[in-house]
Amino acid sequence: MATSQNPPASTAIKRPPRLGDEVYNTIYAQLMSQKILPGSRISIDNLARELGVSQTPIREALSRLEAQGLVVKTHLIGFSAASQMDRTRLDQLYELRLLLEPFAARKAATLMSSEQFEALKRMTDDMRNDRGQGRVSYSEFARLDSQFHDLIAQASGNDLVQETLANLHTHVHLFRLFHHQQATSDANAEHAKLIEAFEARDQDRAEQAMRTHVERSYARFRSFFED
Amino acid sequence: MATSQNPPASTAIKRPPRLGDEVYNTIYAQLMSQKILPGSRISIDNLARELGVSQTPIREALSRLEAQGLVVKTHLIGFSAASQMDRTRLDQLYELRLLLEPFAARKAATLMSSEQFEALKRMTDDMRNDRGQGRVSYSEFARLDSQFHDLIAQASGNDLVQETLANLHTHVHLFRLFHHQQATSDANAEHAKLIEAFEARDQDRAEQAMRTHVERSYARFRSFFED
DNA sequence: CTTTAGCAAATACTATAGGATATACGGGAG
DNA sequence: CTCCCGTATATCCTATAGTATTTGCTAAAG
Repeated sequence: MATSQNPPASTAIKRPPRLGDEVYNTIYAQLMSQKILPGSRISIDNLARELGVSQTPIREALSRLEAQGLVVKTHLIGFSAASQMDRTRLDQLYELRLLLEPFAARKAATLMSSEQFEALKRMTDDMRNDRGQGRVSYSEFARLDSQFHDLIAQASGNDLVQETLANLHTHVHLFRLFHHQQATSDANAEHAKLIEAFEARDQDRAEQAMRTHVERSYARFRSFFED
Repeated sequence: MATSQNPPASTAIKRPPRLGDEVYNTIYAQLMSQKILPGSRISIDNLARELGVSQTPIREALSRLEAQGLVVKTHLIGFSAASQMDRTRLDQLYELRLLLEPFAARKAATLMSSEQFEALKRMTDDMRNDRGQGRVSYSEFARLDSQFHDLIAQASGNDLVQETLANLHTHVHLFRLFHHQQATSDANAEHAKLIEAFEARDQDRAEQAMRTHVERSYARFRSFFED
């Protein structure tokens, strides 16, 4: 099945791109890099003019972002970027994450392929190396951390759990970005514990390592609410 | 809070209704009652003509349904109702449900208000009474069962968990409908156990009762895949 | 002089209609 | 029987009309 859907690149015709996708990626990137601030209005008209497309693909992209909880819509008012999580929301998010992610790690410990494990290991190495470069590499750290967690969720074999965790992770990312939290060496040490457990294919240790990792992450974030 | 947002009807101004919502409810109802069969195409043009509105509100409604996983979209092809869950998907759904719903029941056992408990009790009574009327009352049973589970999730105090469970429940409903499974007296007995646990505010018993309920539900569904 | 109420213009969303293009289906030639 | 081609249908996107909200200005009252 390798070449069946890959005719020689020379003959490959360009299919009409989905404008909705392009718009989605553009807005998503702007949200994730705080070019659009939490709570600020997002005008359909302005976006249509800026991006040089009509309103329909804009609406489609914003609908998808709304389903992810990244933007909210108010009737006859319009879209705006989701406001920053409050304390209650953060608690709920981590409560859910603590239910899902240690479980995913436990399953991944037995189901993970060696290719997946190698990829995971490379990511942790890259994250450690990048950290030395200081704050400019945070976006790269965030990207790798996101991939790291997503790969574990994927290795759990449960698509629904993977999707749910991916969604939670985008909100964690936004929260971290908003509060200017740096990548910590703590996180890297916790990732290392996870790698060890996966290498040993030890379910209990993997679950426990993930639980510890998530709990510590929670503790690091909670401090932002204590004044 | 009763009258605060209900000024005298005479002065009440009519706000323009959201056509997208009306369309959403219409399509949702048709999906949930199998007027639209799983996998069948859903034409935007046809819907627009049938409902007497233009394409924009149709697309908005379908986008929301797509986010729920009830319809799928293929570029340049269009929308179609999601195909029926296969065995793998059912396994994944129940794996997730078993992570969330017993936990929700445990939390609800301590957090539930007496009003919520009374409402819950009324639902179980109604479900038992309705059952005697035979198959015509299935839709009513489904509605009450959905409310029953949603109320417990709500009482857990975690909105994210509640939303996730609500979404899972719609798919369970579709699966049950497709396989013509009747409301079982087993389910009513399992609900009764839950009620007992909530009345005693016993976390362990509530969690265990819910786990048993979900596991038995899983077993009832799994039988459809054994030929 | 400051503040508030009311009106008017601009802004932006909702919904409609129409044009360009890709897919699907059916008939005919090889 | 297979393959190619033309027609029909539906989607994707654009452009535009219709309305609700918002903003800013003016005027009047405290």
